[in-house]
Amino acid sequence: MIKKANVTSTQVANLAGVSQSTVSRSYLPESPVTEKTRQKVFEVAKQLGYQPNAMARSLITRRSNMVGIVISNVTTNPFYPEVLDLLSRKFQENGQKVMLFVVHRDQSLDDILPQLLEYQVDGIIITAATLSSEMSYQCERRGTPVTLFNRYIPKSNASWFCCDNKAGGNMVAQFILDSSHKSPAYLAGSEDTSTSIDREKGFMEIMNKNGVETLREVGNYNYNDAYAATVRLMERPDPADAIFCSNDIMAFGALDAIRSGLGLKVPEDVSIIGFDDIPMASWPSFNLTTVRQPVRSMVDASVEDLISRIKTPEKPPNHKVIMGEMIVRGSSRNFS
Amino acid sequence: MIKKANVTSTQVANLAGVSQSTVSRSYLPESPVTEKTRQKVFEVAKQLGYQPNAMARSLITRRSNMVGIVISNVTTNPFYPEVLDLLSRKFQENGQKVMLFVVHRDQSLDDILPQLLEYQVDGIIITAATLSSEMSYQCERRGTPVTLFNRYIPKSNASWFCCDNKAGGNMVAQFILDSSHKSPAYLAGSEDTSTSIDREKGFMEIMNKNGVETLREVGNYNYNDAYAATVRLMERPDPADAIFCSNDIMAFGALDAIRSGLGLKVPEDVSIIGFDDIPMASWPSFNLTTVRQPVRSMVDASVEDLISRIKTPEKPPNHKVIMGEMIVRGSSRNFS
DNA sequence: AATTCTATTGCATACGTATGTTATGTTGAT
DNA sequence: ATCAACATAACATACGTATGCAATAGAATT
Repeated sequence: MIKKANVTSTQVANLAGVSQSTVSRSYLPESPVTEKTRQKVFEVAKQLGYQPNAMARSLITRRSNMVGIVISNVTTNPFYPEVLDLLSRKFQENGQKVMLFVVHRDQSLDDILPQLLEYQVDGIIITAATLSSEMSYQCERRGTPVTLFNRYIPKSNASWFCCDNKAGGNMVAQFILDSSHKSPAYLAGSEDTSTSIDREKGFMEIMNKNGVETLREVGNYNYNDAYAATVRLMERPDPADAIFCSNDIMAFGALDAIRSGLGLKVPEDVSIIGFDDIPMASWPSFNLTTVRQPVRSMVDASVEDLISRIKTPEKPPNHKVIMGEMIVRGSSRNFS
Repeated sequence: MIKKANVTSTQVANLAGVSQSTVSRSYLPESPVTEKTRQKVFEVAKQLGYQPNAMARSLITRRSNMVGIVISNVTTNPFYPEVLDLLSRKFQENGQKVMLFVVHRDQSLDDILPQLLEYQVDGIIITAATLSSEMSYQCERRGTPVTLFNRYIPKSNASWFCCDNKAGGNMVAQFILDSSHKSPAYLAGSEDTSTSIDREKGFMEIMNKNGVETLREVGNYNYNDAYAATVRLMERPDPADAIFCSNDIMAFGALDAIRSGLGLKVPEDVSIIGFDDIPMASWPSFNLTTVRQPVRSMVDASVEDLISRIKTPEKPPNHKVIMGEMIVRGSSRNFS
């Protein structure tokens, strides 16, 4: 298998007895080319195995038809594969290719975004970490729109689309109080994420308003830390009787800690409530009460925003906060 | 935010008082440029916010430094996010960008590969579906190496790296017989995948050799179908006492069907054995006996193969079958 | 100081396409 | 038959970079 020279539009032109520009125009939908010539061109193209070179095209049109997706936690939280799946599907439907970066703990966005810009992506969706003001500036300077997914940055010209995390926290708190729990706890995700901070804020707001003291532990958005944190919460002299976990994966860790680890019962001894409503949450093993994130709406809004700002670069960024929905299942006591 | 014209190497050259080619060479590691000029160039570049244009570069070097990854089932089987994570990390470490395609049931590889070729990817990794001979030919004609992950095609010039699925089936069958089960069953994945076929082949081989009759159902590699199939297997007059599920997700469906659905016990009433060893398999809720796929080795081999064939296009394709490992946990009876 | 040699730099061109402008051919009306 | 008027096609150039080759400067040698 030897690296062959590409078949070019010029070669097709020569063999078809037309000019290179005619070949080029044959591939452009609205160009003035006789149907007869176009057919002839396509025929020769097929015979030669010709395919337009997207790089050369992008160079001159200044449109790559590629978008960058930056994501993380793909293996630790099934929520993200779902987001990635929906995002990429929607972009594909719109004829945009996806350049993917999976960012790990030891990597900085500041090393990744330049690579995306180097490849002239038309726009960027960020689902991981947050945008430094330096990078935000770089993107703005290049006229590359950026959309944040479930993240936000107060003053930048990036769009963002979030689940209403604070309202979600409110709902869960109210639900827990309504079903007469006495000793609630919040199990935080990663301390530096706005999602966990906002969910906590909403949760605590209601608890404080009702004068209910609330325990707190950190689970870093992963199963193992949540498992350990739950053990700590339950081995106190005043153990929790309801734990609001900042995502579903941590809720699974909590469930396992309580049932397999401590031999207690859910929801009899303690209610467990999650956040996300990933598919597994409805599995009988977990049967988890949780807050469903409006993933579809969030994805649709993000993609549509990005695409419209690609088409019309002078459009200002958009921001939207979308309500989640409480899904009540068997992991919580639901009576008063 | 208005689409600004790009800063080009020529502009940098003018301001730095050097030629465009000198700017270009400044960014190439092994080029003959005085350290002094290089610094001057970088200084001006930084001031102007210049960054080389990867499209223009690719056009002339005939290397895009992009690879295509084709994947599917990203939301239905956590095995794939893990594969994607490892693949993309490894490519990033090697300076390759990733163009991602998530293929859905209604899509054909024959529509996706041309898009990858159009963007001049240096190589392609396929984790989903299988390669048509037409597409295989197209890639060969262009000199674009293709590597299949856990798939194989008898006569094509693609490389492939698989888990030894047949041997895995053997191991599980032997394990089941050794722990004195009488009525084993095989729960197939999707009928048209080589992985499921090979695991079944290996399983049945041992069972037949020992004259043990074996039940069979289909779970299509997903939780719900596996749940339903398990109910069927257990409601027979001669129910199964061991079920080998062709992946872990189906094993979870089987577990839930047996415990929550039928009120039976695992492993007392029936042993459940999976395949993959995804992280969740070790969670206390499941505690699943399974066959661990050597994902790391498979990913390392695939990426290294692809990269070496990109560097040296005349290299012939490679094939390797890597042994899995039986992980015994609590979902199976382990005594005789 | 003159000369040779080498390390840098500049010049010119190529990569494969899109597109504004000009030339060609075709049609219809007079 | 002549000339507009128009629809197609050809020509030429540009996109932003890399690279072979020629030119230059600087060092080293005599």
